[in-house]
Amino acid sequence: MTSQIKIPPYRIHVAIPGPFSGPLGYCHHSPVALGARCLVPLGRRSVVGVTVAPGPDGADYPIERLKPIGAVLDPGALLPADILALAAWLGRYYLHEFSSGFLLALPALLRKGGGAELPVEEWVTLTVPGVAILPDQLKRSVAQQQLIALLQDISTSTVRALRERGFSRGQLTSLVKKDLITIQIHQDDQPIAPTGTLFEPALELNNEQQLALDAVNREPYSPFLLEGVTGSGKTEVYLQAIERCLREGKRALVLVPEIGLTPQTIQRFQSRFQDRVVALHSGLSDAQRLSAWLQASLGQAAIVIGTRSAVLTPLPNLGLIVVDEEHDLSYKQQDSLRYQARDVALKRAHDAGIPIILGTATPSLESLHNAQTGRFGHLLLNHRAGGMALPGVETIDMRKQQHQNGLSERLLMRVADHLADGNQVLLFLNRRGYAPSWFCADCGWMADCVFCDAHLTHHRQGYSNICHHCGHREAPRKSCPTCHSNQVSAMGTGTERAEELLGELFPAVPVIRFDRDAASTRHKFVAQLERTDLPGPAIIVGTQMLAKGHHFERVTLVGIWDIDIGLFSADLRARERMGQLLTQVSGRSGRGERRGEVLIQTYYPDDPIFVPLKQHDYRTFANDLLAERQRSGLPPFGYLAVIRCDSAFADRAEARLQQMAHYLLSTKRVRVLGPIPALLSRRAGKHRFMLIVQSDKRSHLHQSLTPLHQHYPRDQQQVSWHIDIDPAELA
DNA sequence: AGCACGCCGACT
DNA sequence: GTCGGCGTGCTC
Repeated sequence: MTSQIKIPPYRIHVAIPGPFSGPLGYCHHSPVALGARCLVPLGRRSVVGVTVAPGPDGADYPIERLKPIGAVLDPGALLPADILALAAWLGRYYLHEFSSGFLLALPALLRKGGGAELPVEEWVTLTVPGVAILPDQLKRSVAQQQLIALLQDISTSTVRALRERGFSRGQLTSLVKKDLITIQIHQDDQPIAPTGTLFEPALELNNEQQLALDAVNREPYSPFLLEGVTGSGKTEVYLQAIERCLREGKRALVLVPEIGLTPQTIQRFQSRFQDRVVALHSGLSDAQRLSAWLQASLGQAAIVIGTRSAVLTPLPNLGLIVVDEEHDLSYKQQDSLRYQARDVALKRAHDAGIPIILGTATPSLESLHNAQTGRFGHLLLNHRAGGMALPGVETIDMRKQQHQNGLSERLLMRVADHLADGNQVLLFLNRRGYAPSWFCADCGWMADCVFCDAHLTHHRQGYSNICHHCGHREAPRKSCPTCHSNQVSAMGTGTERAEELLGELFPAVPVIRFDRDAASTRHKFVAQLERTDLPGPAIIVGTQMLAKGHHFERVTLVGIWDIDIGLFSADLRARERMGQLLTQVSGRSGRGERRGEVLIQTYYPDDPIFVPLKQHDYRTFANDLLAERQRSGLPPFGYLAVIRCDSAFADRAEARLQQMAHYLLSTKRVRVLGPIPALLSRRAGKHRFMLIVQSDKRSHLHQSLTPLHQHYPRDQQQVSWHIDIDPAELA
């Protein structure tokens, strides 16, 4: 008689974090729901995975070799079927490890195995007057002002969370007495049906807006490009489309660029809808993010408004997706899983059979092409609210100008003029730091990064020279290491120097700087934004951070300090981006009574790029670029992938790509360019090369690339590499 | 990704 | 004689 070991009979596939191309099989003594997290043994450790499918069957994997699940963490499906399918698609499409889509779909605390229940909490919510009040109307109490401002930013919070931030129960009670907030004990995790009830009435739409709104129907999958000039009221169309969606009892997902999700944006939604709005952005703590995610997935939130990664938020009965500023590059993740959230949103809308609106003043070439070939509905908003005229756009020929640190006489005079009228001026300079180089005037030596093929940027703040590619910093040399001259100093102008210079030229006017240093956190960014709300003239100076979505109502002059780098960059999308940037930045001017003015400083005023832009004809500009793309088989007329490879040893990185190039060519389905050195050929001590892979058929690209991971392990002989599908840049 | 195994240089 | 360096390989 043989003793039998009881093997749990139920087989389940689990997505496991790690470099696996598919799920791993486990067994369990009872059936497990799909989309539940579980703790499973892997080697000698225990990891959190997500159940994704039944199986494997006995032929693939004998049951003796299946280990039993340690513990099932969720009683049911934490991730619903639509999200499971989308997550699996994500890993496959972007040729990444199988689990990455599932990990992306879960907030950090849940990835680590934390509880997925909303705690029993006292919830603090703003009342109708609380949403509307300006914090400084509460003159007597600074703490209460801060509390209201905070709640207007994050919508709802809990008494516990607010007390952790240093507010007292007494302060909360006073606000309850003033009818500005309510405190309710919620313990149920029941869904709340959307109603579409409004706090404030919707604005009246003009003809174009009404046409656009009426076009967005309830049909199965219908994508729209909503192309509207700045100030034409795209947001109002979103709001009313969402209102219709909520009235049908369905929920809405709104994606916005990383920098665009300011308190004002969230507030605009919250002050319109009585239904719960939750925000998902990088400024939240893990606990806040979990809470927002759970409210969304339990069906307690009617509207989720979030950045890139919010595209995978579970939402029961999703009825509409909006992608605002669809051209924005922050929708493309630039590391690990290199997904494009706008495209994932399209896939999600397609699978769910719901409408999706892509809104922008400057469509990506992909979206414009889709609209022009009829794959997307094309909705146009050509009129600015209040009939505001578009700004006058003019180039300044820098070859003929006197200038001080790159600021021409002409631009300086116009700045002085607009400031004298009490207006705000916006100056765009795409270089952060004090000066882009540290330079010897006698022999031409420049301070270079030891680890990268790049010059160091001089920063006055902290007085150091910093590499913007690897973060290396060193003390600026007082004398030249080559010729021992002491004529060594900062050369060129960055935002920090621009701020200093403008402060000297206009001592009475505040200079508000926006770049990664002055607005490094969401908090600092919002603080700078608030400074721009103060009355009186002001100079706003900054990098492309300024071009993203935020409207400065009182700006009448936009000056482009330096844009010539964008004219000659080797990158595929450099000109497209520059056209978008100029159009977006131009749209920031002239919203008051005064017609706006845009001045572009350039050494190349005859470049054809300026012609359509001066005439506010982004479409012609974009169509010119599309024609070029068609001639060269580039997206959207062909499909691209980039394989990037780096190593401390240049020859190894290049050789690895050479092997891959041979393999890819042997599939006879793709064209291959390279290996070629990356634009930044050495970064953080690693030599970098790339391979550009092109095909006229998307499926051919995937068929050729999919086997690469098996043939060429990822980190071997000090060479690492990755695939980037639909790359945002060829660098 | 972790974590072990394994095969070579400088320490008690 | 061992401690530990990180190259290589495996995890249902």
